[in-house]
Amino acid sequence: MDSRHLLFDPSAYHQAGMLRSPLSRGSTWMMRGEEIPRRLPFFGLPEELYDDEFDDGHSPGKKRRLTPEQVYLLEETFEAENKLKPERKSELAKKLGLQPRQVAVWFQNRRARWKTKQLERDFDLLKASYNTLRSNYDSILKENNNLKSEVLSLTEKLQRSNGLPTAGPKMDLLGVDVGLISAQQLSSGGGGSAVVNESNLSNLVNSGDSYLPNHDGSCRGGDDHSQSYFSDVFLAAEQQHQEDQEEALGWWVWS
DNA sequence: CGGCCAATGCAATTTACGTCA
DNA sequence: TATGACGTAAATTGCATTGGC
Repeated sequence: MDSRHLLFDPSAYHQAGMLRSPLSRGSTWMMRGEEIPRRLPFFGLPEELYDDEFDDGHSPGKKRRLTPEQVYLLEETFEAENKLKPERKSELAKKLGLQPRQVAVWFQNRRARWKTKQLERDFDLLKASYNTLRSNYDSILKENNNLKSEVLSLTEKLQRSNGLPTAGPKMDLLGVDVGLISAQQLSSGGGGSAVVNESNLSNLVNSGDSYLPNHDGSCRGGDDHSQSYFSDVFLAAEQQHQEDQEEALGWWVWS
């Protein structure tokens, strides 16, 4: 175990005659030769361990929720700075009548809560963006199909009027084999006809507090771990998109 | 430059409180 | 009123990272 994690300084335990049992692998403390559970209730400490500077107005013995006033000030501070410098932490703790460690824990948990909420918001935005893209894509697909039918119909008409057989490779009006139109030409959105609007997603990703990866692969909202949070989602969406395109192109080429 | 140590952060988990049926 | 289930805040644990020595 790591003593820094404890709300109470181990030296205080030591001074109070409490030593960590070397045999218990951290599961108990020794107090004046008597073994006691290590997991003490937060305030359930012997009176001599009670920090004189710490007085939240409650008697020791219970883990108390922070008062609305304490939470308000903590929230206000979190709004301004979501990580505290040691001096600021001490200052705030004093102001609130809390242990600096309690303030640190509160900020830790608050960051975790913020991250969870942020991930939920990001997910919703991503989902909405995906739905829009999907809808646009479906429209384009439909339009492509209509245009293709039109081209074939006109080509056949032209061939008939020229007395040419309609069987064989399917050529468009310019004599280009329709089946040879490359997947690349279609997927590149060439000809400037692409309707897909990527600005929403770009704005989302580049707008700041988000766990979505930026174009350079970084994330502004979180630490190094967070860049992978949505990579799977992007990957899955990309794969699905490719599959859809292959399916559509296959239909185009083979029909 | 690499090893050690302390400080700090985060994810995962546990504990305990408050609420509600 | 008691109580059990449940959600969540507070706290702990273990590991990773960073910076100073």
